[in-house]
Amino acid sequence: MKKKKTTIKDIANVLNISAAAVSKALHNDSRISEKTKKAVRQVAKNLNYQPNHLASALRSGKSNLVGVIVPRTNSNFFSSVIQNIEEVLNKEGYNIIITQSNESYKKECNNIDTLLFTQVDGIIASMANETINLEYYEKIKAKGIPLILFDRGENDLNVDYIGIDDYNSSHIIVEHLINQGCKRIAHIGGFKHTRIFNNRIEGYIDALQKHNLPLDEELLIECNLTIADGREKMMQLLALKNRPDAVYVAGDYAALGAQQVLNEQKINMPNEIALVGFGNEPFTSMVSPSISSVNQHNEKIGKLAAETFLSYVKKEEVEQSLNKIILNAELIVRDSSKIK
Amino acid sequence: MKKKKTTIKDIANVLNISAAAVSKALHNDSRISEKTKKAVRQVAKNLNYQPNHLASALRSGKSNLVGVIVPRTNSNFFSSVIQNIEEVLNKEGYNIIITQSNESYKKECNNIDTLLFTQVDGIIASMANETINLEYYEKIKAKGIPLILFDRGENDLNVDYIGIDDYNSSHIIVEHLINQGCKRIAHIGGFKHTRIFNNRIEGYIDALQKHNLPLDEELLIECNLTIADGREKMMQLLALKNRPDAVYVAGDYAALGAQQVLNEQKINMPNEIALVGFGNEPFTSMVSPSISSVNQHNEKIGKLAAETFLSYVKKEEVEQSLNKIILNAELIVRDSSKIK
DNA sequence: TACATTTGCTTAAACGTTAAAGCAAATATA
DNA sequence: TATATTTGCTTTAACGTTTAAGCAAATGTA
Repeated sequence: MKKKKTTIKDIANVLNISAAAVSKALHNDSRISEKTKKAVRQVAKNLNYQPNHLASALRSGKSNLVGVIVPRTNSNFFSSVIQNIEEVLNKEGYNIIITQSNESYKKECNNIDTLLFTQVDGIIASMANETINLEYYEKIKAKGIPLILFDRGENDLNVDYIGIDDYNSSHIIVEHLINQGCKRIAHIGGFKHTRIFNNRIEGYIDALQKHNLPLDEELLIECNLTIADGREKMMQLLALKNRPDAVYVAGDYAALGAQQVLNEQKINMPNEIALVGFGNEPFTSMVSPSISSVNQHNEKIGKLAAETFLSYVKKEEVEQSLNKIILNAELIVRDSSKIK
Repeated sequence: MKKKKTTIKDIANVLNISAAAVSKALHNDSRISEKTKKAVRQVAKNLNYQPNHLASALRSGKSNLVGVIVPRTNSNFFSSVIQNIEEVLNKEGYNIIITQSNESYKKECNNIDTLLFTQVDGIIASMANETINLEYYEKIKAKGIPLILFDRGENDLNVDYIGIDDYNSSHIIVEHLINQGCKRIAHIGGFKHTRIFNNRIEGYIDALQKHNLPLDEELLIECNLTIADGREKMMQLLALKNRPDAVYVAGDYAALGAQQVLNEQKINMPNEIALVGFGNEPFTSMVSPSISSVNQHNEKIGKLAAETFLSYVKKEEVEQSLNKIILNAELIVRDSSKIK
C-alpha cells in the first residue's frame, strides 16, 4: 500500500540523464534542449511526479509560505482580505497559512511561534484587540522576516502598514449625520488602546468640535463591538434622559445589535434615531432598515498587503521601516441614516 | 542586516561535540549525558536556536502540517470546527493550513494541489456545494495521505466521515413543528446533489408522510441558502395562494433572510408562520424573534476529525475505509417556533 | 583478571532538490 | 583552418536535520 513517491532521480533514471538535468528541464532552463524538456515533462506526467516542496525549500532557503494572522476569520472583512492576499500570492507561487488569534494575545503569540517554526517567508497580520506587548512581533523583525500589518497595526513596530483613514472616516460619518439634521450624535466605539478605534474616537470628537456640537461624555462609549455589546450599549443610550438622535457605531456587528434593540423598541430609523455602522459587512445591506456603513476596501487592503510582501522578496536586503498606506474609506449611505 | 540562522552545527561547534550529539540532546536521547543535554539546551537558548522545520521534515518525511479545506471560513460552524481541529492537533505538534474553496469546485482543486505540494501529512475537508467529480480527492487517497471529511462528505470516496444525522434532524424539526400545531410545513433546502442537503430533504419528506401530512411540491424549494436566497424563497412562499404555516430552512443564513422578509411584512412569528433554521449560528439567538435552530456540535466534529487523523499517523499502514461517525443533532427551540 | 555490557559520543549517509563549476561536442566567427 | 562561443549536459556539493552503525572508554560481572 505504501507508495514511494517519484523523485527527479526516478525521472533521470528513466531517461538516462542526470537529476540536475531533470531539475533544470522542469524549471525551463535555457541550457536544456527542447527535446529533453519535452521528454522530462512526459515522464514526469507518466510517473505522476510531484515536486518535493520541502526539499526545494530547504535548498533554496525559501518555504514559499506566507503566514497570515487575523483576529478571526468569520467576519467578512477579514475573510475577504485573506482571499485577496491569497489570490495575489498564489499567482507568484506562494501559499498562505491562515491562523486566528480569536482576539487573544496569548493565542497570537502561539500563532507567531507556529509560523516561525514553519519557516514562512513572511507574515501578514492584523493584531488582536488585547495586544499591547509587541515583543513577539519584534521576534519576527529580528529574524529578518518581512512583516506587514493591516487594519490593526502599531506605529511602534516600524513596519509596513495598510489601512484606512479612521480619523477621517469618523469626520465623514459625523458630517453626514449633521447634514441629516442630527444634533446629538452618540458613538459606540472600540477600546481606545487599539489604534484604529482610538483614531475613530478622536475623529468623532474633533468632528463634533469642528461643527460646534458639544461633546457629551454620556454619548461616548467604549466596548468590544460584538452584537451583544451593541445591544447593551444601545439600551444604555436609550435609558438616558436625553437620548441621542444618531448613533455612530464603530463596527457593523455592534451596529446590528443596536439596530435590533431599536427595532424591538419600535424606534424609527432614521427619523427618531439615525444609525451608522462601520465595515460594510454584507448583512448591512440586507437587514431592514439597511444600515449605512463604511467601506474599508477589503479587496484593496488584501492586495496591497500581498504586494507589499512581494516587494520585499524581490529585494535582497530586508530593511523595513514604517511605510504606511492609508486608503480613503467611503461612506455608503443606506436607509438607517437617510432622512428624506 | 541579514542574520544567519543558528543551526545545530553552531551549537556543536561551541561545545566541541558533533551535530548528531546536539540533535540527540535536543530530542532527549537516553544515550546523551545529562550534563551535555543541559549544556546544549543552554547554548541553544543563548544562540536563539530555532529548529529548521524544513530540514527535519525532509529527513523524516513528515511535514507536521495538516491541510484543512472548507467552503468558507466566515461561518460560525466552519470557523469553530477549524478552531477545534487546531486545538487538538497543536497539542500533538501539528500545525494546520486553512484553505477555502468559496464553494467553487475549481478553487477546491487548486487547494488540494496546494496542500499536496506543501507535503501535508493529512487533509481534513468539507466539500464545496459544487463538487461532484471526486477525481482530485482520489488523488489524495492515491498518495496514501489520510483524508477525513466532515459535514459535506461523500460515501463514494470510502474515507472517514464525521457529521450529524441530517435525515433524523429533519424528522425532529418537522415533528416539533407538528407539535406546535403546524399543518403546512415548507422546506427551503439546499441542493439535492449535496448529500447532507439531500438527506435533510428526504427526512423532511418522510417525516411529513409519517405524520400523514401531504407533500406539496410548492413548499419544497432548493437553493444555495444565502441570506439573499432566504429572502427570495420566503417571498416566493408568501406569494402562494395557500401560504405555509411553518418554514424549515436548511441553513441559518437563509433562515435569517426569511426572517427579515417576515419581519418586514409584519407577519407574526411563530403564530402566523413558525420558522426553524439549521446550524445554530450565534446570531440565531440574537435576532428578534430568536430563531430555532439545530446544534451541529461544531466542537465535537472538529475534535473528532482531528483525532481521526491522529489515529492514522499512529498506525503504520494507511488503509482507509468508509468509517462514519454520525452525531445526534439537537434542536434548540427558540421564539420563532415556540407557540405559547 | 578477563570478558560483557553500557554509556556517550562520532562518523557517515541520507532525505530531494538546486546551483555552481566544469567539460565535451556542436556551432559560429575570423 | 584555427579559435571563440554556445549548447547541453554531468559532477559535485550543499541546505539542516536525523538515524544507523560504529567505537572507545567506563562500568559491571564472574
